[in-house]
Amino acid sequence: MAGTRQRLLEAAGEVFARQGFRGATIREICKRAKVNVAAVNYHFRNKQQLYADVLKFAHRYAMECYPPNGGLPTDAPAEQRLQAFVRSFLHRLTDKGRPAWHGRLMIRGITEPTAALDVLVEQSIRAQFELLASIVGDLLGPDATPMQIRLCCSSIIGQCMHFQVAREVLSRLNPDLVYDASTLKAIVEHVVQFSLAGIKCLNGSTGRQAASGTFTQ
Amino acid sequence: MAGTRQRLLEAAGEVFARQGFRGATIREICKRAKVNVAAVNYHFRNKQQLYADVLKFAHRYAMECYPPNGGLPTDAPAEQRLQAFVRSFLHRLTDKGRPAWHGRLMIRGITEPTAALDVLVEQSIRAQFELLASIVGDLLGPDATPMQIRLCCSSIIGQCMHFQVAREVLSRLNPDLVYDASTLKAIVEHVVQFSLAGIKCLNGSTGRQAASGTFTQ
Amino acid sequence: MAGTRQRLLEAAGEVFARQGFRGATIREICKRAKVNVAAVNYHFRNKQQLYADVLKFAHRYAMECYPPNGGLPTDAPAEQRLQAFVRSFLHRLTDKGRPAWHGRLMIRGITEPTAALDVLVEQSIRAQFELLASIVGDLLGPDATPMQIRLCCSSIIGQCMHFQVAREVLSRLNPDLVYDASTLKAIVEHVVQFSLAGIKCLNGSTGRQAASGTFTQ
Amino acid sequence: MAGTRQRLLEAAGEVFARQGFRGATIREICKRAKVNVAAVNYHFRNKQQLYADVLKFAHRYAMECYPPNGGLPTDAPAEQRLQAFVRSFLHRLTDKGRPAWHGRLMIRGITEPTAALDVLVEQSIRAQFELLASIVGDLLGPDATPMQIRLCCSSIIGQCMHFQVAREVLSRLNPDLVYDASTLKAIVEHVVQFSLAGIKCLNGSTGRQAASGTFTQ
DNA sequence: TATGAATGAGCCTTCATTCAT
DNA sequence: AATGAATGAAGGCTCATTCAT
Repeated sequence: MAGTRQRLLEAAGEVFARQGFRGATIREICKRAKVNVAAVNYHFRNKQQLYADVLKFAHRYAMECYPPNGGLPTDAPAEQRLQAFVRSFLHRLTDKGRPAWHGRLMIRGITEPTAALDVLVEQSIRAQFELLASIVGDLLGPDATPMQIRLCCSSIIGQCMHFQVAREVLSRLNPDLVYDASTLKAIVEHVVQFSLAGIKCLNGSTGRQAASGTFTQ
Repeated sequence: MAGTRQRLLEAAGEVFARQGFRGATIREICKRAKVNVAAVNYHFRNKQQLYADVLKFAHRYAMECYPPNGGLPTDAPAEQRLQAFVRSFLHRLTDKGRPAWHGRLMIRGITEPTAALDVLVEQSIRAQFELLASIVGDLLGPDATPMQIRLCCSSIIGQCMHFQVAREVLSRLNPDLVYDASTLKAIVEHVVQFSLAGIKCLNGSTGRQAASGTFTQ
Repeated sequence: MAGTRQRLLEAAGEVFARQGFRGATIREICKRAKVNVAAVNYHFRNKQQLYADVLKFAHRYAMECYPPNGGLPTDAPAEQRLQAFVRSFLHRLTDKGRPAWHGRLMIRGITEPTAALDVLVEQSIRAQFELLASIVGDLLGPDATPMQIRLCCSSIIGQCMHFQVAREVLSRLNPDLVYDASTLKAIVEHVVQFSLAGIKCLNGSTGRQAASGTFTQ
Repeated sequence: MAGTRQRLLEAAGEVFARQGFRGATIREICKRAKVNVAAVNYHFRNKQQLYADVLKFAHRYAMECYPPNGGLPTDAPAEQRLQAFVRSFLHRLTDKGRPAWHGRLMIRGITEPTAALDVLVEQSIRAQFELLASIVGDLLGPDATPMQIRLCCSSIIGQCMHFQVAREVLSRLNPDLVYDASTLKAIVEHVVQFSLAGIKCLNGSTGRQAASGTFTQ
């Protein structure tokens, strides 16, 4: 049987993902992990630290399963790197594998910010963001402004996260929605194509120029 | 002084937005509203109902301030209607006006689904979604598949919501970020232009054909 | 429509009988009486006083419906007066007429003593007890000790009250039990006959003598 | 010092007996038991379960102190078995020993039925009732109807319980009343003699015949 | 006479945490 | 390394009562 600490991490991940930080109770986590209530205090000091460790653990695990670069070499064409990034990101968020709760947990971690978020941003999110920024930068060309790049990154990440963030709403609007392999593939294709078009339309126009388009009145 | 019920709604909105449903305490809400704890029971029956009413109240108020059609006639060009939609949506989410907490509250309502979400979806979100779907449908032309339309809607809404969903992350990545008027204007322009390009690149290609593009291997 | 005060008394009687003093809530009583919560305070000062008044009201009403002497003249034979007493007592406790709750209410008043009990004892119970004591005295003859009389009275009243006190237990032991007219008649007959025999066996023996019978060891 | 659980049971018994289920507060119980309020939740889950356990505990204890058969062999004369039964029953109800509150608690349990009553009936009361029924059956002889037996049992139990049920009334009617050893002995003698006479007068007459005696008009 | 609104006290329960073993 | 027992703080909710009209 896996070690106490490990079992706690996995049980906690599941419960935190479902109930959120405040909604989760140490007792339920410990019952699931089949350990004593006092074990959390022993191994993690307190609930907050357990949460932070679970977040880190889950993220690290998910990054191993679906590396952000998708296994592509750094010098692969930007379009392919973008697709790899989107595919990894979406799979990480929706995968039903071992850390099935990873997606929901990340959304929790981001929308209900705690002290743990600071660590997560510095240790992992920033690096991912910069990876995406470099892909977008390559696609936009050397004239792109930092603002343009940031906005495009937001657009891409926002599209991806939406499928997990608004999962409950989407499934109410369209009860047939399930994130099986083929649906996910279609989503990836859509996001990539949609985003590539969005990015490319900025080419040739520069910076603020580009942002003040036809429809600004 | 405003009525007790009204003061409770506003205080509750603020606290729920900041702390979430579970994290908010009736005691704090009542202290802010300068009323007795029992007033919640009297006016709203219980915490859940208060939450539901706050959600409905905030949403209704925000919809009045920023109507989804932006005041445009139904037969205005689809591009303009899209811009109006995005502008309204983003302003609703980020506005610092009277219900300054509206944006965060909506994100809470969506990511931490309660029974109140069902009501909200049926009473308001579905209608908005269909408005956007009709705009996108007009832009895509008569050959667009329902799936294509849904995906484009998700892309647009996901981009917008991201600025509120990931606010804490974005402000850590870019500490200068504030949602003032000019920034917001730039964001609106970006999302509209990005999305229009994304939508238009689907024209001519039909359905699954379109989704299985170059980068699927 | 009956006056507010009257409606309150009847509603309160029903609720107090079912829930007891503490279990009953002013709100439920007022809802049943279709009056405002504040009406209780206006008409009865507070909950305790309402309870006392209900007890008095119900008792008075039941005594009118089933007078303790059963309409018999004071000089009727003691056996007949006993039967009349028992019949009235049992009907008062089990009747399903207008104050259907009278029986349960009385049991409540007696087993959960409040300040109201003192009044009830002095205003009504004592008189009834003395009526029974005079009947028993007549049956026992002039040599009977006060102790003997008191014990016989207890035996008779205890038998009667048991059918209401232990109603829930009796109906669990014998699910067919209902207090319809014929059952009630049989019960009355039984109690009267049983008690007459019990009383008469004390005749001839006197006082403590009688109480120290064969089976004391 | 006795275990926390035990101290809670005893404190709870006392408070429940005096105040009833609703009237009792966990705070008072815990103060008496000198434990933290949360201890009830830890050891008994909640107030209801504590009540049920107290009922069971008190009953079990009282049954050990005063076994229903009074230590008599099954083939002892029915008269002696009746006396043993009555003596045990009355002592159980009025004893001032360790669970001095047992009597009042039982009355509470019976007159304010909760879910705990069902368990109590099945686990204990039914068996006692049947023991008494067999004694009465022996006294009545083979021609006795079930109805006759049930009525006689009710008469006996009703007489006994009355001394506890109506304790407050009796002590108001006769302020000298105390349940000391000699009084109790006299009461036992009275109930036994009274009941034996009541039962025996039914001998020879059968069933409904017997119940429709002289005084039915 | 009657009411809707408001109040303060208190209750049951839950929870994260710590203690003694 | 691990556990069962115990704790104090707080939270949601209910209730009898009062106030202003």
